[in-house]
Amino acid sequence: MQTISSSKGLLIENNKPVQRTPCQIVWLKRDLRLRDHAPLQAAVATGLPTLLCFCFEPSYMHCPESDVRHWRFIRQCLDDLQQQLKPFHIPLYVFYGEVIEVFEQLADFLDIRFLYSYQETNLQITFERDKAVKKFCQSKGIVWKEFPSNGIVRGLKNRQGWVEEWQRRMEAAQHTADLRALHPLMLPQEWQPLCRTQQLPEAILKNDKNFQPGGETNAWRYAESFFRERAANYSRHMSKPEESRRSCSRLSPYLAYGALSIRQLYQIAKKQEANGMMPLQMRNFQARLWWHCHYIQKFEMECRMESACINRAHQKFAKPIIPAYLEAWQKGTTGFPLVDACMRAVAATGYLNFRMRAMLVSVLTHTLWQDWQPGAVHLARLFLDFEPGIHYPQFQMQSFAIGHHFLRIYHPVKQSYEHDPQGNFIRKWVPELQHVPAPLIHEPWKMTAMEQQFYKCRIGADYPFPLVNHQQAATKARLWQKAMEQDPEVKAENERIVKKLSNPKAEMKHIPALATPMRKQ
DNA sequence: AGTGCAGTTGACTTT
DNA sequence: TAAAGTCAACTGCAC
Repeated sequence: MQTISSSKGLLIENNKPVQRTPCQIVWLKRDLRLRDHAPLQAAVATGLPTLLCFCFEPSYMHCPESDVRHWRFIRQCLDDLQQQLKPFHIPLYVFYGEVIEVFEQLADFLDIRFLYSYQETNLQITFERDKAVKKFCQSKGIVWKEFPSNGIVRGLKNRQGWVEEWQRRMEAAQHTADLRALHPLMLPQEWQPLCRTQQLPEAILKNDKNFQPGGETNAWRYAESFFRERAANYSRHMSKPEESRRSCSRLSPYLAYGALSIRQLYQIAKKQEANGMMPLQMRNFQARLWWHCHYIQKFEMECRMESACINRAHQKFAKPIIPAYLEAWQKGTTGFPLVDACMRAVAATGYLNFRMRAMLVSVLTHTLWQDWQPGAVHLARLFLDFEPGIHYPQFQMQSFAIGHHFLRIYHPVKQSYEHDPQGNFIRKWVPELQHVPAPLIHEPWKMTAMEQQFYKCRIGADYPFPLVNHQQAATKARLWQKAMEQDPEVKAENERIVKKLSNPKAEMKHIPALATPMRKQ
């Protein structure tokens, strides 16, 4: 019988709205920030009451690539946004439910005029969900405005002009929303049970110190220390499994969930380069930002690579699965110390530098001769910064499923000598080898019986022999590559891929960030 | 002191 | 952000 008036004038009687206020929704997806945010800026510009929301979607949370570490990170990002919004008295509503169901319930109560969000280059499941949202919006007469994300262009048929467009977007002014001017829409207390966030799995609500903490505020802490100090050794350390953990930016999880935009980082790096602050490192970093978008753009244009080889003719070259090999790779018991250390490190912390990720893929697909698909899903779960648009193109390129790059077979022992010479990284993650000194630690199977006893590690008992002979496996993989390259269907597919997904060389020359090639040291 | 030679290093090419 | 092969230049050493 009582009429409730929310703080922004929404009238409720018996839990039903008497007056449906025209309003709009800003739907946060993988853009969990307040700065350089186009949908927020647009919402402020129209001036309508705005509902700011995020949905934890059970279907998406149960996809094979997903892990609790991702959802914990997202929850931390949302906590941070809520803290930041408090002084502005703007609520951020977090729902636990399928987006369509949540929107349908909201539409029962609210006169939703606009829906704002970023375009999302993500898995098939979110693509299908977006199609359903589009249909829903059409049925309700809601105008859904989607803004392009970072350097990604939707609907491209080929790469003509993409490089220029990327450059234009990076140089453009950031989207700033004056939050004091945002007119927030408050849901009455009685509607709070709609959110159902108390039903979220416990593990998502708990923090875990082994992983980088989510949130825009934390993102800027990492960015600040990187640009001020840590970047000094960027190029020198990026290939090292141990040193890279400090000298790389560690911004990838924040980029994956949109706590930062690529443009924000690009503009800082460019400014520092111009000011002579670590100019080479800043140049290198800008190039990385370009590659980041380059791969996501590939995935945007050929998203079937999530579940199939990008080179269609590769289906007939499928490799037989040996479950014991796959399992040893996943558990970090292949017998190659650096490989096992890398897998255990990424399982425990969600992070591994680029080169070591590539080595893991190479060992699975070339040395152990396993199909890339199960491995891709496994690492997707382990990477805190899992970004489908980078993960799948990289995984396929590395495992040669693309077919027009040269074969990148990493020698797991050579990498070990070169990038963990003292074996400190190995000792940290493979405690079975903690008493084994360098250089024996790189090839422990070469230890004599006396050495094994002395260093408290019996090969074959405490730590396994290598599953396979890498050298023989690599030779076989090279022959396989040769045979594949000569296959006419593979050739035809490669031509199609290059034509569609490669950037014209002439265009790339105009990108200053790419002018200085990557330097190892 | 100069020569021959095995081994190493680094730049470059090939796959 | 590969590794192997090739070749020339260099190095250390024995004589």
